[in-house]
Amino acid sequence: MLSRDELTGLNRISQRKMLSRGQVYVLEGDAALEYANVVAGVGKLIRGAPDGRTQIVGLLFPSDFIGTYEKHRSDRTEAYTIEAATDLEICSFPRGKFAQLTDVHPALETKILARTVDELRLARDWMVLLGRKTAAERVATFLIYVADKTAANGCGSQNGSFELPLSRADIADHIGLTVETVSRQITEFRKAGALEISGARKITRYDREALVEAAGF
Amino acid sequence: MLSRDELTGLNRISQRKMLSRGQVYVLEGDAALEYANVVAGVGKLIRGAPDGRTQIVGLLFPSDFIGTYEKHRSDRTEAYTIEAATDLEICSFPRGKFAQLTDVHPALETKILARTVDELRLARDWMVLLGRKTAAERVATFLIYVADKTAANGCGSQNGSFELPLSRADIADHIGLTVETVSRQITEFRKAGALEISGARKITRYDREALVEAAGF
DNA sequence: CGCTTAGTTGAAGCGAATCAAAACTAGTGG
DNA sequence: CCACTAGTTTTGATTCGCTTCAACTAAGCG
Repeated sequence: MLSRDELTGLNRISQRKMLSRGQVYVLEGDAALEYANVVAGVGKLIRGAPDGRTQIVGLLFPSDFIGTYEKHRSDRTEAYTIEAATDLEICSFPRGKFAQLTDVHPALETKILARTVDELRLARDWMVLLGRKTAAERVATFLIYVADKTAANGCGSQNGSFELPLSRADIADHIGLTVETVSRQITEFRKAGALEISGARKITRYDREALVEAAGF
Repeated sequence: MLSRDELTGLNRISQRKMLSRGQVYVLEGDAALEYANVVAGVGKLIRGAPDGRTQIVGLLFPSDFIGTYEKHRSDRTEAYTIEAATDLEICSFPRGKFAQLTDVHPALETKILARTVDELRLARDWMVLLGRKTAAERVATFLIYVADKTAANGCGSQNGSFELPLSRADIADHIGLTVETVSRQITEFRKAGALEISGARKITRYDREALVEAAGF
């Protein structure tokens, strides 16, 4: 993804950070001081309402960029709360230093743009899920999404098994349902033989065909 | 927004196009040949499912950029169908020529990035609407959104009046409801004195306070 | 082991969808 | 200018999927 030069440049200004599950990395509204990259684990991008309702608007997987990059706008505040869904390892760097780096390596900015475009596409796909899909379709879509993401990150689903990085409550919060409904739908998939689960979080086997079918489109 | 130089450069390669309401500009899946800017009118960004369900994932107002810009990826296909919600006037330019222009004016790319970031933020806010808001909140949020957008484009809502660019069906499609529910909610707001309407599309007066209150957050 | 938190399951209620039809608009041609 | 038609919007009655409320069970942790 990044060139050798860009990586060494990044390493020079970066700092490793560890967050344990549930810990908040940045809070919506706070001053945005740094960017980061996910090294290991999964983070939640949360938009919260004053009345307590929240919506997880995105997940952060290994290699994902954290923060919205905008050149010449260092005054910005964080638009989302970022919380560790699992234990989370990230690699952070100060905004100013990163901006200098993009001056030396303009291609870096183009790559950030490409990532932002991908995120936009994903967000809009999720809008379709939230606006038009049924409960069963939402859960199936989510499961496939996570399976693919963890497969892409190497370890995990080679034999069709993977770990859910989110609790039922978080899943519900991401796909616009309640905990109970998510639980019920997962049970349905289990009964139908599309899933095998051990201990709530570990998917030991899943029938991709069946889930894709159930996901709707 | 754009500098004098950038504008003259754009004008040199651009071509004016007119679309009448309902006409399709580009179709999801087609080869992406050009970018464009909205000059006048409103466009719909549509994601469609094979089974007929659709979701309007975004609206295009005057001065909005059309197309997802990605340098060195000229092979891309359109991710969304774009249809004229009202009569629509756009200013289009070939992808290749535009890419050349960003080489001469690198700041252009930075500006595109900034726009993409804004769109991403809007898309995620809309995710909250679709995932967590009630019917009344959705309609109120939409009305404020349109009022502000048309106010920003000069003409229109100085005296608190503006034109709805979308049919009830389109509104429903954008906020994840049905036509009937949208209609009912608008009637409620009328009865409550938060809106005055003439002929289904023309909002002659609206109580911003009340709508913001009803929008939830 | 007991305590706390997370997940499952059941019953009842409700908000929005669906189904159905009337009222209104806008466009067309006589 | 009016009658006619096609499409949009409104309104009403009913249904249904998900939420809510409540209780129970399983799992993680001192």
